[in-house]
Amino acid sequence: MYRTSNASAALPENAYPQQLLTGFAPRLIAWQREHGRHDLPWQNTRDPYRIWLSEIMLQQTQVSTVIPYYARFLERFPTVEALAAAPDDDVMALWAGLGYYSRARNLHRCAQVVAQTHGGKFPSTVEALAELPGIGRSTAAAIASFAFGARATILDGNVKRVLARVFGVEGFPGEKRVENAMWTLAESLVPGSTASDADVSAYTQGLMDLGATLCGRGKPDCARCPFADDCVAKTTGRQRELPAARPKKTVPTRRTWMLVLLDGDAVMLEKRPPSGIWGGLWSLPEAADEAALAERAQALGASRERAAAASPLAPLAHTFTHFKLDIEPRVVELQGEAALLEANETQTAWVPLGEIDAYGVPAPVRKLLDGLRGPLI
DNA sequence: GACGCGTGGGT
DNA sequence: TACCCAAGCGT
Repeated sequence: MYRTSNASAALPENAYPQQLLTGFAPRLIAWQREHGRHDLPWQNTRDPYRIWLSEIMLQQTQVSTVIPYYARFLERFPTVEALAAAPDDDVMALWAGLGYYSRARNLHRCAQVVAQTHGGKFPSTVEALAELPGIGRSTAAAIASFAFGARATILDGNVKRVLARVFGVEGFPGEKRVENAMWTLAESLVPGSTASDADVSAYTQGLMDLGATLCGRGKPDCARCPFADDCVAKTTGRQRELPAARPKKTVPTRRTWMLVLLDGDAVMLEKRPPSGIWGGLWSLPEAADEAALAERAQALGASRERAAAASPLAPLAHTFTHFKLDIEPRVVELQGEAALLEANETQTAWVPLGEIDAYGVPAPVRKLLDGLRGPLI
């Protein structure tokens, strides 16, 4: 369904040397077998569940970051059925800190769909996989090729960088026109019907490995690259210009006041709405300024005096992809009068500081609360 | 088609 | 420091 035979006018397939096109897969496979990565935790298995779990976690996330999360998830949820049966909050708590939380919600929904409507078995085609929540075109191809030997191409950041350099693809890969051309090119490079399932896996892994190890953004190690002799970037000295950089955009700064409402060793958390920043996570009550924060503290049980005397903690700066957030934490301590007077739809919970791990809490909030455990209490 | 969506590592 | 952006997807 994704294969389009009409070559982009900007990037006709015959613009590339036929020898490079046909030789690409076998050379990459040979290189991967000799020099690629073979011992990552999600390799050496054809279990679609494990492969799927790793691929979702690896979306926009580096390998070293994923490894401990992957281990914890597998231990807690060894099967897709176990994951499907888990409460939302348990899934979010295990995902907390990994970012892009819609991935966790889609992961959970996907597990439920697979468990309930596919009999616990992941579908084996790219098309069927891509209909599941959180699985797009590239992730579907990764799962299908690793688990089922499907001849389908991924197109992630690694592949875009490799293709841009080796084939000299111009333009920013985030631009739709350029990305479409890269899909077409990538599809044309997939090994043919003579390739075994193991070849297909090595090919897909090789695309990732080449981009992640030799052909990184900073200083590509062209001396070890199997495509150095043919690489447009290498032969023209344009490694630094390809792929074209993302157009710069200035990120706005937002400021928020967070209420650290304590009663004994417990802090009050509230559950954020399912969409938007930190969707579905548990976080501190927020307000737009100092006065609004005091009002919230009162609404949640603090006296006027205590609310007005909220004590500041060190401001916390947090950087998102698309904006910066300056957090102004304010502490209000109750004395056994913990109450929830604020009448609204928000779920709230009093959580002992030592049990924060059981809740899905955003990374900067977690950092803030961890800092409270020693000194103040 | 452009934008919203986290966090940490690299330079 | 202040960028850049990583095994992308959903809307």
